[in-house]
Amino acid sequence: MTLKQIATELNLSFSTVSKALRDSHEISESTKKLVLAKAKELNYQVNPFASSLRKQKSKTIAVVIPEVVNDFFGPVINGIESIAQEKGYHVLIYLTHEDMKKEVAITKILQNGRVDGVLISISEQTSDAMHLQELEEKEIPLVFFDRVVEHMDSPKVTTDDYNSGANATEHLIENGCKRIAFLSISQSLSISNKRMNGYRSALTKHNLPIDDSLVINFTGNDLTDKELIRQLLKSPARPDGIFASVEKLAIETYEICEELQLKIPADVKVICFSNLKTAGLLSPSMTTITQPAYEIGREAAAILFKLVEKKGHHFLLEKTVINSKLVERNSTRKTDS
Amino acid sequence: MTLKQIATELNLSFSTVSKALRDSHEISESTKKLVLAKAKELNYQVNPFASSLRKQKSKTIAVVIPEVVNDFFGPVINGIESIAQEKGYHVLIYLTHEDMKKEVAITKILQNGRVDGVLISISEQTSDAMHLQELEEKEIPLVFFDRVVEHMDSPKVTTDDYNSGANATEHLIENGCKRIAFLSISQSLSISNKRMNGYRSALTKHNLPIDDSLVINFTGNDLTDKELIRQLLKSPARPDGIFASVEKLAIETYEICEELQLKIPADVKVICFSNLKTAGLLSPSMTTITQPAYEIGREAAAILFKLVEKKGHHFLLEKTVINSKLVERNSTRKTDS
DNA sequence: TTTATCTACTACAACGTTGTAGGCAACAAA
DNA sequence: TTTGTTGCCTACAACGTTGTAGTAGATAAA
Repeated sequence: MTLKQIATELNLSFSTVSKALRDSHEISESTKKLVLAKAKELNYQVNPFASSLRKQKSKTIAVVIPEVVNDFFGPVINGIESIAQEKGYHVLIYLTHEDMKKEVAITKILQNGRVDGVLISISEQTSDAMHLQELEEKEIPLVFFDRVVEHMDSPKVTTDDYNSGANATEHLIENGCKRIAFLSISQSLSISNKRMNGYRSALTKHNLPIDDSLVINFTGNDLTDKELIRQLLKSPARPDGIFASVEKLAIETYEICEELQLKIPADVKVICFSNLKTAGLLSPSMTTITQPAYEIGREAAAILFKLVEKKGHHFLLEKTVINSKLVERNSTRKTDS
Repeated sequence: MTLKQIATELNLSFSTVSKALRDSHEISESTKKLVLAKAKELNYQVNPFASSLRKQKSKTIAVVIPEVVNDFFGPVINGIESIAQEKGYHVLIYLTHEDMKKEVAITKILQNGRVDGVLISISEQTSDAMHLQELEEKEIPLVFFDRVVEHMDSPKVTTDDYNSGANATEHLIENGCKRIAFLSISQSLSISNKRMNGYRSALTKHNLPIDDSLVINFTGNDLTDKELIRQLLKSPARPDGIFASVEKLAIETYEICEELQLKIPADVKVICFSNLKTAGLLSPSMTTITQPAYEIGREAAAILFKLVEKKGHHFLLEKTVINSKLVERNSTRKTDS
């Protein structure tokens, strides 16, 4: 239609116009100029569907994440979008709400060529990866970030979960903690497990016993989760240090501490993985392991575009690790006791 | 291709298959069952581009926002996505980074039929709305949320900015403030202006003078902005109350107060529009006007889908207002002085 | 019997691009 | 003069759907 419009107005074939618009060497400079001028005049825009249908490319990627409501996924999207905008790609966003069924449904939808590639951070619940393997089989490039599926070949961009977990734990130990609890979001999530392994290794390194009752596995249900924290902090063998694998659990810990009149850091010290911008303004300010969220987003997107643009070059099963920073604040301050 | 595959395997014409898949009454139940079974067997998915090209519908909407990195736009996306998922729509996301040039470029891209509708919250910088009017001219439904363009006819979903502004100001006055500063993000943004008008009306209602030196217009540049706050709080005629039109400015105020050793709420009281989940855990906990972000997202999306699905029914220029809540916390607590 | 009305299908032309194959000059090399 | 070789353009068939128009065959009404 529109291509044809330009063509008829200029008395050219629409092949010529199409080529002129894409700056083909088959077209003389003079006609190119003519066409370009006309195109601008008529405010011509290529029809993305016709183009995608013909070229079998969508110039679109999907980002599949559990939620947007925290300070991690926001900057990640930011990073992804910044690269996508540079490359002229479009970004579709899908939320799983930590629900594996939704994740499966979403990946099913993505199998039909709507997108050229997928960036994903899996849900807490995701236990098997059939749906993701199906994507791979359909040759749709897949890049994991943060919450990865360990046994899949696709590239992964994460932070140094194990080391960060160990560092966080050591930080608590150095500041006087003897009984450190680990709050895990999910037993199936590799980030949670890696962080926990770091935690365990730090304990053994410092000759502290590994007490499984101090590893709490959460359900995802806010009420139950809060109750779990409450019980932990009310128990006679209350921990003196809490390492939350995830921001939400630390916030809830703060709230329960207030409720139970426990003082942070005197009664319990708290550290967690978090990108909270206001961590320094909390009462008390919270020691965090801050992930380079924006960079993770950019890096993951960059790798995805590499895959998308050079097919055949599949097997670069990269594992990119971007280090997190431990930001020491008052919630883990050494106290005399 | 794929439609044809099913057709040849079943010895049917591909029209028949197409119709069977879309449950047309022209097709007998028996063949429908046959086709559906085959489709499931072959894991058939309609090609979205072919379909969109043919139907001139994309089943996709765009969300254009300044940033994702705060606790307002996150939940908004959540709300939008929830409705989109229910309706089987896809959500493209574009960030303007508060840059009008980017906003213009993005809306240009959206003119080519890639999306059936657009949800937008304009950037701080956006001074004129030519680019948005162009969208309307191309008959692409547009719904504003939060940061709207007042003089355009498109539906708008906002909170009660004027009243909330007045309430916030009165709250400060009632708690003892006499010199209240208003921190405005942008002079061109209607939300900022409406909130300011609320602020002014509350001042006059309580017989307080309107002092233009207490209305600070920010630039968007973090360093300059902080300096503006610093100067305000260092000035001999320091305000005793601060009403920030936006979360970021309140956080910066907190930081500067710490730097200048000013006590909140004793020296200055602070209130702001914010959806910060940790507002209650800040030191001191921050009084906020909390916007129903999720609901704004859902409502805006719902209106957009109404427009998208019944063309011709354009002129319903709705203005939907969803009330915010003033959550009283310690940053505005009455102090004796 | 003819004509009308169903039911269940098929044929086919769009939708707007893009890439390949082809054509026809003009000029150069043989 | 023939044969290549460019340079610049056109024709046309895809890409995978979908809706309209059309066609049989069967049943019902005249």
